[in-house]
Amino acid sequence: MAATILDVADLCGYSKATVSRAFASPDQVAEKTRQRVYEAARALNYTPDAIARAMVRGRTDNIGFVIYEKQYPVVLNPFYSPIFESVLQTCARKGYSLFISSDRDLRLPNGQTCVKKQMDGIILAGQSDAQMVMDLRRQNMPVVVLNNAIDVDDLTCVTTDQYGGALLAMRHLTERGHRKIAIIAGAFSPHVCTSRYNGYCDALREIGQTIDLRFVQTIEPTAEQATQCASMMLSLPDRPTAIFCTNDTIAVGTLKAALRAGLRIPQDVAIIGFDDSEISHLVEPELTTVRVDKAAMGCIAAEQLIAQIEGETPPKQVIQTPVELVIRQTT
Amino acid sequence: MAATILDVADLCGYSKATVSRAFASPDQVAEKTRQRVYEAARALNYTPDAIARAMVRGRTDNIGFVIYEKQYPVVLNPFYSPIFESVLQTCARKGYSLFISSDRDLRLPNGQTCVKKQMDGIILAGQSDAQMVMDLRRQNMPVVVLNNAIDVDDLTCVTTDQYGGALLAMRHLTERGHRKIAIIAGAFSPHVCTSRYNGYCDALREIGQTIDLRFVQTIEPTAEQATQCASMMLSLPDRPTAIFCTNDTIAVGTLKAALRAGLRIPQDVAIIGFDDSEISHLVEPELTTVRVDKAAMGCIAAEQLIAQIEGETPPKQVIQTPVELVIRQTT
DNA sequence: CTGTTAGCGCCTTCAC
DNA sequence: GTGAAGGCGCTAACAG
Repeated sequence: MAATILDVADLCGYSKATVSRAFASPDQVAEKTRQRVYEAARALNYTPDAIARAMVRGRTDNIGFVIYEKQYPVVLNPFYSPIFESVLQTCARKGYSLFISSDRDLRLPNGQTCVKKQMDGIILAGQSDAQMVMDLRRQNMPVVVLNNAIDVDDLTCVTTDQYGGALLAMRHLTERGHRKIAIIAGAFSPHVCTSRYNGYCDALREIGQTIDLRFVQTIEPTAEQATQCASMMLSLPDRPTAIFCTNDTIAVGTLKAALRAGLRIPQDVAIIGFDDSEISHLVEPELTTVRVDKAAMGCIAAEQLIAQIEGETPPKQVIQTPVELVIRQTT
Repeated sequence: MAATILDVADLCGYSKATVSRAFASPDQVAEKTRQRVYEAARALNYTPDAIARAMVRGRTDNIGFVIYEKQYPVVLNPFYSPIFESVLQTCARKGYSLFISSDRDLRLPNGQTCVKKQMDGIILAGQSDAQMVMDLRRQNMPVVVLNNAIDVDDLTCVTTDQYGGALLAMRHLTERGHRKIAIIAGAFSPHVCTSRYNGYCDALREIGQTIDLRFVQTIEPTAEQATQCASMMLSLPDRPTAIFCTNDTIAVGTLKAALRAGLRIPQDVAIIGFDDSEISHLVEPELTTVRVDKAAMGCIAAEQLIAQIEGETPPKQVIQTPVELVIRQTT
């Protein structure tokens, strides 16, 4: 049986209140007393019980990072993992710990959304529905939505300039004279997909180019799928001279296809990615891509959430981090 | 103020015990009753308080994944992230949630190791010291060590066949006739470093080759460092004909250096990696490497820990997952 | 199947 | 600077 605060109090001769203070607010306790308490605690292997503490304080100092279960696993996802890491850092800096769970953890047997877990607030990453957000809100659970934009009152959403990024990528291509530009789009959440696709279309429209549907493909965002898809496109008699890939994993798969087809890059085909994931500068030639400030996204989301937890009422807002073109060797 | 179990009990006319059961063990409650309880709960936006629940049950159903703070961030680490993912999956399957924290979360103001957080057990990943393990154990906190081997009684460590893998890689190279084989070793934890280096040395010894210290380099395991280091080696007049890299990130960096130097792979230099990370089949040519069963490592660690949490006493053991050579295009 | 009762271990007033 | 007492919200016996 683990020692409790009472055992320590008995051993050191002080009251449990003093023992409690010695750990929770050391400066409210006389130096000498504190030492005695610690000594007794050490002798008994006593450690404050975090649960009991959370119970009485009404706070856990934990934050939940929740992702849709069906979504490509976060930690393995080259886009989400840096965001997650940034959230982690920010939380640590502010004294919070991070919980990682899927939306499954948020369902009760009666189907209601609820927090079965011990957290003071939630970052809802990727796909997520308004219903869940509202359920959470109704239970006074602070929420911030990440990489998605949901239309709910007083909700803060943190995303990036999806549309602007796509436009940036496409204009870069059209400015270099490309006309036959294909898009290989990953089947992401609607928010991401449509914004990026709109950028593609609008850029084409700007140069008076109509959309050739043979050049528009949607795939599961894996390198393998991309390689396969790109191989087909590149073997068309009038193949595209440039391919806009809606993330870097797809771009890498496309790059493989081009390399295997013996094409020169960028002379024969230009390839542009999106996200500026780690992989983009690991491949050779290195990928031109649109940089998304993943660190900022994570940091902002965490800070916004913590502000809410600590009492602020958020306005309804969509925070978009800016994007930037990174020109490397594939365009 | 959030509704409590009592409010629900009052509203639906049952006792709080029944309300509690309706959520915690629905099958012990009559269908009709359950419905009424849920209805009242919904009306009040009631949700069981996870903290209070954990307090009285003496369990949180949470597991902590703890990493050394100075360690290269887990989620971004191509080796740890699949392990982490596997732990996550296994935990989810068994009804546990995962907490991610650094060793900093485990220190009290008095310097003692302790669990400030709400968890039933801990997976200590990567570098970790015996002292911390013992402190944790003394507090009845189940621990499993991952990717490390520590000499403590009744402690389960999960790692992989580091030495065997290195031997496998090296023999593959020597069997193909290589004699001048370099090693670019990442500065990992001693456990990993020494085992892999021993494999290198022993394989060289097998063919009667002495170790040429110009061909032995230790670096921070980034692609950039590796590229730089490999460039130097490859510009030696009597450059190595093969390079054993102690992980895939290093191998990728080395590959870049070789490609840029205009060398043909594997004819001019063979490159072999370690881990079989995602990246290994994303680069072109694809990397020959030693596959480490990261999924198994994560799964075993989680299962071992959960067994302990649920009452089993572990033997002192080091579980090594087997490795396997994956021959691709760089050898 | 449902109700009663007794804490879980701690923090936080409020006194002294 | 320290002590006494109350209660956080829930579950787990034990009855009925």
